[in-house]
Amino acid sequence: MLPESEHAITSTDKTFLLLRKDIVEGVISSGSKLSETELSTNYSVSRAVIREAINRLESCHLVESKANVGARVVSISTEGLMELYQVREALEGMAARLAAINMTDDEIADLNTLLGTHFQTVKEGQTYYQEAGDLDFHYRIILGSKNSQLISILMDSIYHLIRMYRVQLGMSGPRVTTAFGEHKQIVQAISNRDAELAEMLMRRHILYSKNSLQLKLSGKLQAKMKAL
Amino acid sequence: MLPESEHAITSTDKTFLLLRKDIVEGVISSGSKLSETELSTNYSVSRAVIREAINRLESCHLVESKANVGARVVSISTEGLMELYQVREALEGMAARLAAINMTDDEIADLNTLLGTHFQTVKEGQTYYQEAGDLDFHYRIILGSKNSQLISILMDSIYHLIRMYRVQLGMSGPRVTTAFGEHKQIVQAISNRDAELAEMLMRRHILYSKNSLQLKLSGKLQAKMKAL
DNA sequence: TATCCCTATATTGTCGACAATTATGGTAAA
DNA sequence: TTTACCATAATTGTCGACAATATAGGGATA
Repeated sequence: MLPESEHAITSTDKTFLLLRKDIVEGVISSGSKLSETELSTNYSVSRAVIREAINRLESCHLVESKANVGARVVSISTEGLMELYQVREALEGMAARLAAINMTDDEIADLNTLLGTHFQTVKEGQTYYQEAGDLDFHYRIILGSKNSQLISILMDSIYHLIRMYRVQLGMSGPRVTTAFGEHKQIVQAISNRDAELAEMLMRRHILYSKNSLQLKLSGKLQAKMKAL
Repeated sequence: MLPESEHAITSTDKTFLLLRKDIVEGVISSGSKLSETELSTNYSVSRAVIREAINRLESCHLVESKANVGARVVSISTEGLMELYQVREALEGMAARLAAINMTDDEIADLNTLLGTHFQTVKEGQTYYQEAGDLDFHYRIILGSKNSQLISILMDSIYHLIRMYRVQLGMSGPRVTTAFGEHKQIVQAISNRDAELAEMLMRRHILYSKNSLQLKLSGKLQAKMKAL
């Protein structure tokens, strides 16, 4: 027998991943209708496969569908993004708390190493940190919570949603300058096994991101008004 | 046109609700396999309908399915229930915070009224408060948050899961005696528009429930050990 | 007896067709 | 011109059949 047989990947899985990618990256724009027949020809699979993929997208909150009418990609709004950040604040705050309790010493050491490499890239003025680095940091803490419910809600649903919002609203990654210091504080708290502080700092970190985002968005709005 | 055409209810919807009911109430026991052909004969619908219903159940975290193998009702464990309560603490804490900000004065008045009727039933020594009353209280605050993401995670997924756990583990409703006082404090905080306190009290309330539950479960475990 | 392999069976994945419902467009009446 | 209605077209919901995969059981070999 194979060492650890991973579960097989079906045609539906591939279609789901493709569709999600296209939605998150804006190839299929927000608010647009998802025609089953059209998609089945475009992606070269039967309607049954498309239907199942759409169902999964719906459970990720990426699309909304009405009976006998069809599915649409969720339409975005500033309020929607703010709602997401509130949920994220609550869940990732709890994740940081649990991570401070449940991460192994080795995992914490790795987290510190990661922070070190980020420090290097920041010092060298590279922009890499902006996207992937921030994600990596948050992922590790979420996984470090060891709470499977928490992990699945954040990783399967919320993160993809936020990424879609970011792309569609034309926002780049999170704030670059100040974020590193906040990350450092959080890792410090986790290293000290200070669960309460870790939660508090993580919540503040996400709240800052939310406020910064809101500021950018209102700026964009004003720019649009001016253009008229 | 009709005044407010609600979305139509399809055969899949009905089957999904039936299946969920049977799983949550233990008619289909936890850990058991969900055979598509068997269910399609039992519920008198095609396999396609069953498949879609199972997919929805999976997105509620009520069943787990592997490709080419099939779906099983999630198997329960004390750890799983504790994980759920941690997520609930984070999300309902945030819900209480947001409710203190976003509920209308009328909604808060209604909440106080509800608390009053609960006080009556408690004073009269009725057990009604145990189940439905507690749920009603929590639902109103969750809805009061006005955060659609938060609402959908809690109402569509977590609450059904917790109910399943309760039934399968043979637990009755939440603690009866002390809970009323905690509810009263929370409503007070919301009435005062004190968001931070509302969150803190709600989190403590859920933490107490969790601890009480854990105690009961370890007691049950000991009783089982004794029986051997 | 225990282990491995192969075959037969059962279950899930995918497909195309038909039924039910909704959206569309044109016609007639006000 | 606007509105209401009806017939047609298009889309989604449901079904049964076939293909692909996993499971179970028996027989051969060590």
